[in-house]
Amino acid sequence: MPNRQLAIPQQECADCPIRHRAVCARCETDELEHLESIKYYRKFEAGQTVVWAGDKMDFVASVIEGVASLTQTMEDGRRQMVGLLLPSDFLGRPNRDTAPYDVVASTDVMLCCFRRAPFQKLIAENANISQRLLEMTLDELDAAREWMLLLGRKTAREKIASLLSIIARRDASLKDLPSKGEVSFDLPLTREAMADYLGLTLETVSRQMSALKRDDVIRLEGKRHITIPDFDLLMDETGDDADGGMLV
Amino acid sequence: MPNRQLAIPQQECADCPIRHRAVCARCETDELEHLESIKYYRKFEAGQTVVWAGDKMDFVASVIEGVASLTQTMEDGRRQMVGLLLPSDFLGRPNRDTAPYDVVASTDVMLCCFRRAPFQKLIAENANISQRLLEMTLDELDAAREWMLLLGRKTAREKIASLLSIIARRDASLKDLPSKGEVSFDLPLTREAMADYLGLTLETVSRQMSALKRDDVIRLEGKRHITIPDFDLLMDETGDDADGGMLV
DNA sequence: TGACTGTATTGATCTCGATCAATTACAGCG
DNA sequence: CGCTGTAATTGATCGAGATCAATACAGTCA
Repeated sequence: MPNRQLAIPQQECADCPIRHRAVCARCETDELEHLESIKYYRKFEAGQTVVWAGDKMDFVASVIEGVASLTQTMEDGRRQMVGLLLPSDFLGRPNRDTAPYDVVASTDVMLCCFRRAPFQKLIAENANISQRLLEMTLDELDAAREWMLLLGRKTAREKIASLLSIIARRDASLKDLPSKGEVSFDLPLTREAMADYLGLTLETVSRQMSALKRDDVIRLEGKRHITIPDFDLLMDETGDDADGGMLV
Repeated sequence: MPNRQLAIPQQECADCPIRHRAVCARCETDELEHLESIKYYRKFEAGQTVVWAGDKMDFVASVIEGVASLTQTMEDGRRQMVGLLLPSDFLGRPNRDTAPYDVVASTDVMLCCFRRAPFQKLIAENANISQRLLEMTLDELDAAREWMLLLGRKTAREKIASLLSIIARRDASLKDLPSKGEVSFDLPLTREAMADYLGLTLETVSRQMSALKRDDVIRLEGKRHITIPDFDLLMDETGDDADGGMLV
């Protein structure tokens, strides 16, 4: 299970809305004391675009609450999600001030932003931060490669099951619950966003969700709240091998 | 165009078979002098497996010559390539001694290997190397995301055109030639490997290659040598926008 | 030279997911 | 409460790419 926390795990932070999971001021680590001045928060509502592909981006950020997505679009409108950011994930890239993808809030999102220039200075001066960033980027690369297997070789049903298991796991680990037996959570994505994630159409997503429901692999309350009666049963549908191949 | 060189660009190195494009001894940079003892070379023949998924990997390496691929396999045999390593690309990951994917030589390959332990020490002590590694990993992440768009949303024809353009570009930049007008190169992949790259079957790859040939977008001499009469024409087939969206 | 082997091409057919289209469910709001 | 608009479901049909099968081709070895 990859560690997603950038620098200071498990410390409380007075002005963060949740338990602190990112570089931030107010933490009792002297090397980070001066961050105070470079940090600020931003809120986005579900559906809002955080940055457009090609825009200047004068900050990097850590997701505090909610879910955001990175999406690529072709001229003719075909779209593919290429990144899904959940709480504690990192957004942006040192040494590049132009966003390569659209970043869209899937739910209401709270970002903890850091101005670019001082953040880069911080990296340059602080070996352990850049090493942590390397670790996190390598984890993201692993996730991207798992995702490539999904896009290239899995069936629609396997794709859906994989996505649900990924979200269920992340959600469980956020709540410090095990992802075993009965698991339930709120889907932070529309059917369309799921389709963009999986390289499918929203109709196919809907059909396969219905099929999984019919086969009692999942249960739906409303459109968004999902209960998985038996997590192992869902895993059987993903096409992944039983032991932890999943790196996400 | 991403910089793929790890530390010391464009310096000659007495015992490297080609112009030096990777961390290595013998370079006149004192901080790297001690690498001498941790470095060694390994050759692999086309088709040979460098490491199996799950194997211990006690080295990291830089590709000096040839082409290798990273491939994921599902239990039932479905396979998806998730990385393509060309000369100057980096193989392996600090802080993980188990290979997550099969690494297979597509052509004869020469690796410049570094023993894991001293290499990690080097990173820990040497801020600019870990920063360079971060840069390279971020570039790979970009490439992976471009690849995800290909896998999720492109047609078979677009996939083939994209792959050819990627290889043509890399090959041209290796030979310090522009990728404009007429371009020609040797395909370092079998039809099957191309299929694994693109999430297609080898029959579809073959059919689309024939179609591109029929439409005079490419010309074939033998099965492997390819000439692109007009690079722009090929780019029109990729589905990418005209300006440099491509990051690979 | 011809048999053998692995790689590539081409053909015939089938299938999964896309596409086009109609309905339904539901939240917000006058 | 009944409108209105958005998200989701379901149905009917189509087609790109998969699958199964036969053939071509190039290299290698006896």
